[in-house]
Amino acid sequence: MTVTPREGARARVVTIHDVAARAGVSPGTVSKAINGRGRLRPETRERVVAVARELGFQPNAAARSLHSGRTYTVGLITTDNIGRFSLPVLLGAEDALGAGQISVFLCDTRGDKIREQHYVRSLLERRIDGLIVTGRRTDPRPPLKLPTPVPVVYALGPSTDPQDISLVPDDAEGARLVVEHLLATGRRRIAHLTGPAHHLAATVRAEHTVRALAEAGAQLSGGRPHHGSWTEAWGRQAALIALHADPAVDAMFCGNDQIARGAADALRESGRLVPQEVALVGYDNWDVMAEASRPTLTTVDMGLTELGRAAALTLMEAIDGEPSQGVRTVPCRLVVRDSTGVPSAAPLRSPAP
Amino acid sequence: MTVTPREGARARVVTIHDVAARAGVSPGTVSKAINGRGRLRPETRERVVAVARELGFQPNAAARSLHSGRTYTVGLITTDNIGRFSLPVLLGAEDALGAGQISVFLCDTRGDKIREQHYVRSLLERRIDGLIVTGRRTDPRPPLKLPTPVPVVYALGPSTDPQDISLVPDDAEGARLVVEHLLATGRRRIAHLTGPAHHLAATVRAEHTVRALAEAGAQLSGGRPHHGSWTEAWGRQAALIALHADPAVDAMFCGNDQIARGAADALRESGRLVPQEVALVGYDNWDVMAEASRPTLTTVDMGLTELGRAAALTLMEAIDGEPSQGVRTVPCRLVVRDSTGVPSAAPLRSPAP
DNA sequence: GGCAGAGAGGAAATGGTTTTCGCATGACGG
DNA sequence: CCGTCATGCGAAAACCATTTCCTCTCTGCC
Repeated sequence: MTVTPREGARARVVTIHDVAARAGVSPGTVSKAINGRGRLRPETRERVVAVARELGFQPNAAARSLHSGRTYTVGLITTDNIGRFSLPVLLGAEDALGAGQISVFLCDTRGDKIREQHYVRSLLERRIDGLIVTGRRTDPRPPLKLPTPVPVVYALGPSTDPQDISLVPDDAEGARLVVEHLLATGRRRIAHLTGPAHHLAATVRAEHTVRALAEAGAQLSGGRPHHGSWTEAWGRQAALIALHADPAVDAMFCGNDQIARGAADALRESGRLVPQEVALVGYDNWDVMAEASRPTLTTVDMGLTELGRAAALTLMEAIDGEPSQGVRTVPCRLVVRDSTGVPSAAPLRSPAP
Repeated sequence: MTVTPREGARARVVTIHDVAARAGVSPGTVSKAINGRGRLRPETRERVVAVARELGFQPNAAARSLHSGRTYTVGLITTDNIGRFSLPVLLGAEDALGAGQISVFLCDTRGDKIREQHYVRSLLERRIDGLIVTGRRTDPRPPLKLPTPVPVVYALGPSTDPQDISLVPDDAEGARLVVEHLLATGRRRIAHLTGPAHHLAATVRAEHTVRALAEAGAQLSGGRPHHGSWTEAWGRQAALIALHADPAVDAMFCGNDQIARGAADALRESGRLVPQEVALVGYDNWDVMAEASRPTLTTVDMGLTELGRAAALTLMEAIDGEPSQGVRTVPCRLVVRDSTGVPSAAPLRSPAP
């Protein structure tokens, strides 16, 4: 038991030498045969490939990268916990990288700077080709401290260093889409219920809501946005506040789907019909909220999966020596459901009579 | 522009030879100095370490693992999408492995067998030390096809092969905990509203609910479990069905938190007080549901993060040559909130008078 | 028949680290 | 003063795949 500690260790894996011996050629020839390089007789090539397959030969990535200098590996660091926002980003990135034969090292720093440094060191020792940094908020973050330069792309939460590459959702456009949609469906007294003012996402969306309304000659119902927390409880409370401040309010644009769902409940319980009397819009397109709400929620999809995918592609470009710079936004889209009273199959503009 | 394609490539990283040259010793000595091995004069050791630090030397993991045969790397494959259930497992695993200096390759097969094989091949080329397989359901799955044997641990969804190691949540115990809690708080007419009968999680929980009730001389309100979908909509509907089938029903045990939340809404809208008239229990302890429900939900926490952590530890043991076998359960716990009428700070048993 | 050229495949170096073995130096005892 | 031993460190092999020469053989042509 203690004598053979590696008893359970797998049998020695087959190397290129094993294949070479079995095929009666040299290791170099095997390499050429498998990678389709060099000048080989077709029959030799086929024979070697057949032997390799028979033996289940799989080239050792470590040996390979030792030679090529590339590992076809990237690190994906989430600075906060992996959560509802970083997960789609992560999946999009993983998807795009996987298609490019690149594997992803997952690192969750849980908001801990020490842990972050630890992961960075570990990733650099592994000679990753690049790094994607994401988080759960859209607020800018200080750039990663890297002892060795390596291509980095920031996704969701941009770097404060303008020299870095960052990809962020287009919250300005999101707010604008919502306001335009509400105005187009005849709403005029629009309230904005949202999260804490110290969250960039809340302030950006609020600002652009106000701006878009101003451009249409309108202004916010209640005069100013209602800041609170990102919860249903606040949504319920804020809806009542908004109703009280302006009993004629005919739309509520909420900073996220939870607030919107809370508002939906509060409105229903106050006897206001959604969408007939009050239209309701959320943000995030979080299906469990948007689909479960009564009525289902019109909301903004930030395109986070697409953002992750774009981050991966940008990173691969940077790895291939075409670095970008600055903050790029990724388009979002409005998902229309029942809470704004437009039949889900119909186009945004009112149907021809 | 086209002439220097690798212009953006990072400067050559410092190797052990660079350190050796700068410190005036051989590479072997540097290795010993850094890894605290071999016989070296303390001053030599310190000098080498100082130079290494000065030059920012980071050992090349590929070269290292080429020699040691270990990569300190494991693969984490999710057979379905990464989702609400596999994510905590993944985080727990990542946490435990990270503490053991092991990095995690993330692979999301999105339920695609082709993709799965592709990932397996890629991971084996990278000579991972082990593999964790997870999914979003607790139903057994066929074992991974591995051309080369490598330690594998199945988490959440067990392998159909009893030779494999699988870790699963203890749904039997979960159901039992709920029934005991409901009985202990004076409920007798307990209905069970749950997901589709072709989901193992639904049937196991239902079976053990029935069994636990039988052991206490009780039986299910309505006579049998109400199977439907895992949604709030079904929860609302099922609650009405259960009320209709047995107007004196005094508790509803739901197969997940969404159903429970739906039931909470339906009960409130039917004028039944929760928990005074009807107690309500969910399953999963999904915070956004359990905390947002009115009242907040008593529910079962499957301990998925702990399950992930345990899977990682089990895998590390297997890698170190102490393989396990069979299906192991991970304990769950009851989280008592307002929907069962026990003050949240109080212990399970009724407080002493 | 001899030579040039092309084609096929082998030998060896490369990459970075670890580890074993052995050499050299210095100290100490006989 | 010489032999022995311990100590400190270097040289080289090993890990595995790739790639660059380089050699050998065969064919074709003069």
